[in-house]
Amino acid sequence: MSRVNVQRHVPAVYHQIADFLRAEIVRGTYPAGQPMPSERELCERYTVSLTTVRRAVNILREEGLVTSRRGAPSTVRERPIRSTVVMGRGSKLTCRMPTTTERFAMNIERGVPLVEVRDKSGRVEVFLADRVEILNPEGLAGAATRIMDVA
Amino acid sequence: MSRVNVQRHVPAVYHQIADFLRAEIVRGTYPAGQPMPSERELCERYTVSLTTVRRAVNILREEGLVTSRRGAPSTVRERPIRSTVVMGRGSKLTCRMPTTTERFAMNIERGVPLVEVRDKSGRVEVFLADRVEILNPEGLAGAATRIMDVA
DNA sequence: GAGTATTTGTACGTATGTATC
DNA sequence: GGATACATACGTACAAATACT
Repeated sequence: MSRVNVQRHVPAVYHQIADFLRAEIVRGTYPAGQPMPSERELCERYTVSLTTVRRAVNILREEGLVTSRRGAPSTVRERPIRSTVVMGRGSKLTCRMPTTTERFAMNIERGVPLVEVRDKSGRVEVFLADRVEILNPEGLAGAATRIMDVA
Repeated sequence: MSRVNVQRHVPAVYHQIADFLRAEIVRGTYPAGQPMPSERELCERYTVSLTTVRRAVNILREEGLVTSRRGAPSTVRERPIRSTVVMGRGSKLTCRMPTTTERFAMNIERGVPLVEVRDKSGRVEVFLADRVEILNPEGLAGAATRIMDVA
C-alpha cells in the first residue's frame, strides 16, 4: 500500500553529532588545518560508542569538510585556492563524484566532486571541484583553459 | 623525516568488494532500478562480515551508483534525465557536496553533488549535479535558465 | 635512530529498531 | 501479521601510520 510517511523522526545520534561538529567547524572552533578532537575524546564527550563517533566524522568527510589519515588526528580541510577556468563557447559541463579507483589514482580526497568540461570537438577536461570556479566570460571565446588564480 | 611511502598495499577487503560490485553494475549485471543482492547474500558470497559488506555498498552509495532505503533492497540508481542549463555571460559556477542537512531538506540522494551558478548580480541558482548539464551557448547571453531537456 | 604512545583503519560479532514487501 | 532488508548502536581486537620522547 502507498502509505505516505508523515512521521517526524528524531535524527540518528551520529547525525546529531555530525551536525554539532559541523556547526563548530563553521563557527571556527577548529580552524582549517588544525586537528579535531580525537575519536576517543569524542566518544567521551558525547558518551557514545566508537562506531557512532566514526559514523559522525564520516559524514563530515563525505561532505569534504574533514580529512583524516591513519595515525594522525583528523583535521578540518583547508579550502584550496580556486583557479578560474574559462568555459569555451559551445562546451558542456557536468559534475559527478569520482569512483574510489579514480580517487586513489588521482589522489583525490573524499567529498570532492569532479567537474568535466567537454568542448565542441569532444575533448574532455577534468577538474577537482574544490579547486576551480568556472567562468562564462563576458568577452571572447576559447577552450576551457585555466587563466588566473583567485582567492 | 619525509619518508615517502613506496609500499604497495593490498586494498582493503571492502574496497575489493566495492570494486567488484561496481564492475558488475557497469557491466549491467544489475540493471538500473533493479535490486542488488541483499547484504546477507553478499556476506555469504564473499565470506565476510556484515560490516565489511555494508562498507563496500556504502562506497557505491557515496559514488552515487547505488541507492538504498530501509526495508527495501538496494538498487542501482537510475540515471536521471539531464536538463540543459544555459550559463549566462559573466556568471560563475562552482560545485560542492551538499551537507547532510541540505540532503534531507531538499531530499537529495547520497553521492549527488550540487552545482551553484552565480550570475553577475550575485543571484545564485542551485542544481542537482546529476540532473543537469551546463551549456555555454554559442549565441546569445542570459541568466542561467533551464531551456530544454535532453536524453 | 629507536622505542613507545597515540590515532585512525580494518574487520569481526551482536542486538535491536524500523520500513518495506 | 510475518518475513525480509536495511539502519542504528553497542562491543572487541588487531593493523598500520603517525607523533612524540
